[in-house]
Amino acid sequence: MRLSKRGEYGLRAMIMLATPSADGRPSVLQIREISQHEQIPGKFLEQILLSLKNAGLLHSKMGVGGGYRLAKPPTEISLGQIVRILDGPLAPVKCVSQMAYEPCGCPDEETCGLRLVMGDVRNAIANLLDGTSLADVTQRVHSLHE
Amino acid sequence: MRLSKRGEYGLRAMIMLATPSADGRPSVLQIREISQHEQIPGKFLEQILLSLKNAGLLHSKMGVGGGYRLAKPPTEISLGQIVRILDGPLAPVKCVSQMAYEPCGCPDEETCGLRLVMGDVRNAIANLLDGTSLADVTQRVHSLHE
DNA sequence: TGAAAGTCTACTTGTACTATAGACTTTCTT
DNA sequence: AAGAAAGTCTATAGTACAAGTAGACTTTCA
Repeated sequence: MRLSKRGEYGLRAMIMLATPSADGRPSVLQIREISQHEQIPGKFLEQILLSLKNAGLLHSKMGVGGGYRLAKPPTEISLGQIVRILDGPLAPVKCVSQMAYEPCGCPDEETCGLRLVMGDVRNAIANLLDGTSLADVTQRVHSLHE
Repeated sequence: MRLSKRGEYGLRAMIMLATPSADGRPSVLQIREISQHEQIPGKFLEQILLSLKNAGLLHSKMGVGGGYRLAKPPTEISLGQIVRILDGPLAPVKCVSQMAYEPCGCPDEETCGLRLVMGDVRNAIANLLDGTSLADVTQRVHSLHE
């Protein structure tokens, strides 16, 4: 039940980008800033941010003074979206996946014990991750800092 | 967030072993019976059952008329135990694992946003899997068959 | 005694994750 | 116009682990 490094790094980067800067304006950060702060190999992070950009979650600007910023308000980006882009389906087994269903070959899927339970697991994970936005995370972190 | 084939096959086999036979006595099954019924490569299943046996979840008998049976009543074996034996920790990241904690290197673990959320995910998975016994599964399947 | 079962260890193979490399494009500043 | 600062894109290397295979060994019973 592991989250890959891609997923982990991507989430860290997105959380960092969602964290309000001192002046309250949306953060614009460069790859290097994120990779240094979060201890992520730069070239690897580059790929990850590119995927998130191509998926529409980030905007970027090239050239001097460029960098990355969130494409939408942090309230509208869920952790579930991020993980799905970087790591694929949340479901533990494909036969309970919403986004990448595949039959598992058991005689009767409707009454397969494993499937019943894994469906519950999938839902628990999905509810949590889809129900938590970047704003929720930064809010929670902020309230711990008081 | 994937369950490995080892984990999947192991769960399937344990559920099959937990399913009450017609006479109501504990099932004794041979590797071949399980592997045929569940479409699992025999030699692979062999290893899996051996792990579960060495972990104390199964008893076996060698020789003619031998086979595997659960070492405890199905009410006392949780899916969480099985998955941990075959796939390791349930936690998505090591820094929230109860059984295999490892620091992730973030500046302050107590206020790390990723850690907060992944802790929730871990708990959701663990509550579900540790709270579901083999008996719960077979019971659920049985009630669907009416 | 031999067939039927589990035991144990090693090996192979494939694949996916992680990371690195390098050449390219865009943008700003001077 | 030039050059530095940033992101873009594709390929590839390395590694680890999952999945599966092989085979020789041991125990049990008829």
